[in-house]
Amino acid sequence: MATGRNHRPATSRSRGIPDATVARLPLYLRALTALSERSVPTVSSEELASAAGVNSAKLRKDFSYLGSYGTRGVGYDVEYLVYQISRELGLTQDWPVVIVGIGNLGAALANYGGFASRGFRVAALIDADPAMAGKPVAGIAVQHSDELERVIEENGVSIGVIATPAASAQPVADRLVAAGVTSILNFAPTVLSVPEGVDVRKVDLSIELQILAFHEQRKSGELPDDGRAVPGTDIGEDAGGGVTGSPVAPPAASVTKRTASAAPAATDRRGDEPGNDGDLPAVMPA
Amino acid sequence: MATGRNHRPATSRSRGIPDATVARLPLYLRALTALSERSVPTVSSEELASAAGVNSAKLRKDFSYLGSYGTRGVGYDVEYLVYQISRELGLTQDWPVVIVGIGNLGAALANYGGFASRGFRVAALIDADPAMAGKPVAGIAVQHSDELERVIEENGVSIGVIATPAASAQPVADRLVAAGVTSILNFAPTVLSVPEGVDVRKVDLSIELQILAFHEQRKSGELPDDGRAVPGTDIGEDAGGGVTGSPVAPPAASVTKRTASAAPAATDRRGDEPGNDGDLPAVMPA
DNA sequence: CTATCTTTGTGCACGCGTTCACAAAGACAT
DNA sequence: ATGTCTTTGTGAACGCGTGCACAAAGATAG
Repeated sequence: MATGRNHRPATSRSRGIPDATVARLPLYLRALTALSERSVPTVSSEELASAAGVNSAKLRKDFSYLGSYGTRGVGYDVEYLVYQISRELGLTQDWPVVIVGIGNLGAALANYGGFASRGFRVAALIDADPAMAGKPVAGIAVQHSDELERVIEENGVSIGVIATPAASAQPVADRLVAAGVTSILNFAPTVLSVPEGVDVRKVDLSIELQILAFHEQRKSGELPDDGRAVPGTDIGEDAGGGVTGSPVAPPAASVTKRTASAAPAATDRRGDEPGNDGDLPAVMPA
Repeated sequence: MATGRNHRPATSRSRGIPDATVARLPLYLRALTALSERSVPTVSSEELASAAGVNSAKLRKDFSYLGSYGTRGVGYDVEYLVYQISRELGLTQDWPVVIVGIGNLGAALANYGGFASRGFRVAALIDADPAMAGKPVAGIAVQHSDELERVIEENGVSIGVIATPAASAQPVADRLVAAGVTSILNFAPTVLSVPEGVDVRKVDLSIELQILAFHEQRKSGELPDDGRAVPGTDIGEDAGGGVTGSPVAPPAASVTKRTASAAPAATDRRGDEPGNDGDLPAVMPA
């Protein structure tokens, strides 16, 4: 998963569709599209729910926000539902998208086929590196950052994708917004601050992995002891660690007055320059 | 956001840390790491919260689940908190990870630096294409799928990343699980079914973009009319559609008996082979 | 030692989301 | 036309997450 929403004061749902439901509509749409391709005429809420990996009651309630599109005793008409959900999501219109930061990730995104098939169209690829300019990626010539504003205006772009290093993300976001973009998908590991009315969604692999690690640790049963409860046996693992040697050593629990010089964290980082840690998007451009 | 959680019966939090809190810990950790590198000794909940992009009350409540690590009137000791959160997330130990599917995305992931600096280590890159075998990606030689089980066993891998096309995702997941993997990060646009006790997290760019499109549509105020209210003027847009011509035509609302031959969806898909629509991960491998 | 000031930790209330369970609606058979 | 059977749509209860607001805790000055 990408990671949660961002900003936007909870009272966001314009007409009444809950955010949680909106987030599931693409899931339903995907499942329905698959059924459509297999020429299945109708599905029950039960079948569709299991295909989408959700609870059938939840699915029915979700659909109830869109209207009564089902037929009792039969189920839902696949084609009709595909259309209704597409329309509700705004996928029946063309969405020109600009991708900023054509590194490894940006290139991967540009190549993504699911883009076009869902109403999205890559209007331009932008990179700050002059050496990239003109290079074709996914059949589209990369343009220099200078062209950003012009491209946005000419194509009426309202959705931008940021795949730059963290340091560039905020400036890029500012320029996108200034040029008229009102929705941003951010792959850089930074908190973007944007004016009211601009939507930001964040995707961060690093966070997803850390969440997995948390649950993994719990499963192995061996959650490290409380850190303060057993002051004598704490460091055991960390001290000897070679490759396993972990980034952080346990500082003293007592707080008052401890200057940075005493900070053990400075000794970690196996070879990365400090400051470069989260500097690149989860999926890093070259 | 990558997309929500998956499976796992809500009563998951082992000792008492809410899932929502766990999902935010990496955010705090990133902000704290940045402070640590700037040698800032302490932060208030207010400062840290704004750096992480959350509410300060929420942050304090989150930390309260970990214990009382703050000092009233002063704030939190940065180094100590970095350690505590790292430990809680399980980042003080080494997590060997295997990446399956070395396309565009898989390669981008392998290159990601934030991996290693957080306790994750790429143990192996696996691809089904024999031509890939031996090729170095990010300094690691790609291995053929046949090696999957051996690699997992030898390295004690418990976390797997799937970056294959959708069709391969489930078989790969099955093999991962059978070999001992208990946490999976899935980039393929499919619902994976896994046995109890295996965690799956999903990242799907396509879904994120669709959610953005929804809000974007709402902002433009022009939400298309109700779709059933105007039965006469329905097809208008779709029939003539060129590039903008949308994937779905509005089928009749009446349900009963409509065979697949009448299904308009077969006429869409601008050039994609049917079935290839969501076939690749959000960020597609070559 | 006392007073003041800052900041944490948390009790409480509210709202959103999920789930259950069932009545209503329609299909289908007789 | 009537009855049965399937499946939807939703009212209601519950639980989690969020945010407010404040008391308790400690630092700091006098």
